[in-house]
Amino acid sequence: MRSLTEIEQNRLVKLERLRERGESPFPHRAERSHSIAMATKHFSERSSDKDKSGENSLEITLCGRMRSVRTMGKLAFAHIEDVSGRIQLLIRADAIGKDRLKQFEADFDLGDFVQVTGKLMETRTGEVTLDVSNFRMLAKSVSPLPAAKEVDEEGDRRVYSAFDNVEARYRERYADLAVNPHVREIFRVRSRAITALRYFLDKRDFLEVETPVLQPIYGGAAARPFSTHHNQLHQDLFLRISFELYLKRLLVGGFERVYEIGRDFRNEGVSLTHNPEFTQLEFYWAYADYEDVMMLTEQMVAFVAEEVCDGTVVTYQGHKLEFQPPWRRVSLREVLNEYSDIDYLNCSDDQLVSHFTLRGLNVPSNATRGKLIEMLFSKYVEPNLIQPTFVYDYPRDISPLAKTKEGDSDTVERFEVFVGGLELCNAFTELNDPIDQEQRFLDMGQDHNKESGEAHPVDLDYLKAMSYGMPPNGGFGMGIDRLVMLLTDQSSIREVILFPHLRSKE
RNA sequence: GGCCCACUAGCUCAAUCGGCAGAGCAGUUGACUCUUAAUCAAUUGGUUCCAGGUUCGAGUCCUGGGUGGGUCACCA
Repeated sequence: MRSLTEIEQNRLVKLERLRERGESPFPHRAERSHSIAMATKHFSERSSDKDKSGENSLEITLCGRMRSVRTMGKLAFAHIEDVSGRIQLLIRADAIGKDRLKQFEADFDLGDFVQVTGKLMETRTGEVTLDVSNFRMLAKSVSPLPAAKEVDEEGDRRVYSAFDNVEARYRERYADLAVNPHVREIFRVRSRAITALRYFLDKRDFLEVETPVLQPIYGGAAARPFSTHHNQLHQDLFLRISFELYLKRLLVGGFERVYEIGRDFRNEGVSLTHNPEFTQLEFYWAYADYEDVMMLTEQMVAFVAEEVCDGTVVTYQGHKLEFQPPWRRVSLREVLNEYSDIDYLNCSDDQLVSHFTLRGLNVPSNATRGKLIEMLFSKYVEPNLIQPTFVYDYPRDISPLAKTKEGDSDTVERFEVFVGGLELCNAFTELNDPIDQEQRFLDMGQDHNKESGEAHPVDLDYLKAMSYGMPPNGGFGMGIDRLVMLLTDQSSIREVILFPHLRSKE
């Protein structure tokens, strides 16, 4: 147990004083007649002069957290805050008695949750204020919240001593949320965005499903997994790296449109755009191909932007992003040529490698042709794709679950969406030929074998499912965290995850 | 994993060439019946991230470590 600070010791003394007076510092129940926003709304809608003095008002009861206190001898002002807003309290000795005011001043602190009863009125400066006739503690704050003072000065909001140490904010996200309203707003936007996605897909007859997080074989993406173990079953398990293989099994089972929103886990590097666990949306759509999916994608993201940002134009890191469809569509070959002057279709493997050496880039020993193309793309193109852009038609060897283009066995029907320099979506016309799929798995296993001596697991059960017959379909994946980054103008994924992964201290 | 930067009171930050570790806010005590960064007076509060080293003397310099931020690399 850490030692208490002086402030904490003081507050424990106050807590005991409350108890001695028979007031619980942590009562079981609270009462409240209105949220703060509802109370002030009603008041300002129908306040006559008599209302403004408080004479006409009915008593109401509000709950909230104390955010400021100003004591002035025989009266005190304070602000309390609930989820809906803030309101000022006026506590007068001639309303509640001198001793009671003294008790308030002595034992109630910033950060305490309180319940207050009184009538609404306006102060001389015109601020809607609760003229308090009764108050009680709802929950004593023993440790002081990080001090942060805010003030409106002629429309400018200024914050003093803001709690903005990034590490401390992440480690104590509860305190961050408690004192930083703009942080709370990010997570409201996140929630509304997910609600909007569900609404959009549900309206189009997509069925939301849940598939296993613990999987005996991982697959559906190029990533290293976290592994764990089931004790009773003596079975090694992996945390999923994607939902793909399970969702497509459901198409075999007769569902035509399914989606899942949930957590993926990837045991890889952490960065501004990567967290070890992240939220993914995937959907699979029978009888559709990747062009249908492109159309749905731009409609869906535009819909979400309108729902949560009141329009399809979103400011991100100084750029005005326009989500209104149609978005730019460009093939991988074209866009790579545009930004790097490399046309890989007219390059032999050796020529491709020479582009790396010419530019002073390392060529990984195990890289396939497709991998090299992808690396060039990430380096020269990706950071430049600011407006929503579909990049389509990818090399076959880096897309083992996608169907090849008719008449072009080196290329698959796949697209990715890039916005603000971020990779946002990945989708393809899904491979549904079990014989082709088995060969792709085997090819991958061999490549992997060469390099690390570990075989990539082949999901035989998935192949079996596909062998029963899988309808042609378009599949789609989108990183929800990155979408929220775009919608809230955050450059770090950790700002849009409530409790981002941090190394433990000590 | 490499490199760069940061870490000082509850919070935000100062501390000159290596010379008594400070301010604002918060806290505590007092004054004050319309304040809102209330004001006024007084006042408390420190393992300067950790462990070593150099020095008469280290927040400051050196070595190692920790955590975070940034960046590059890695990521079938």
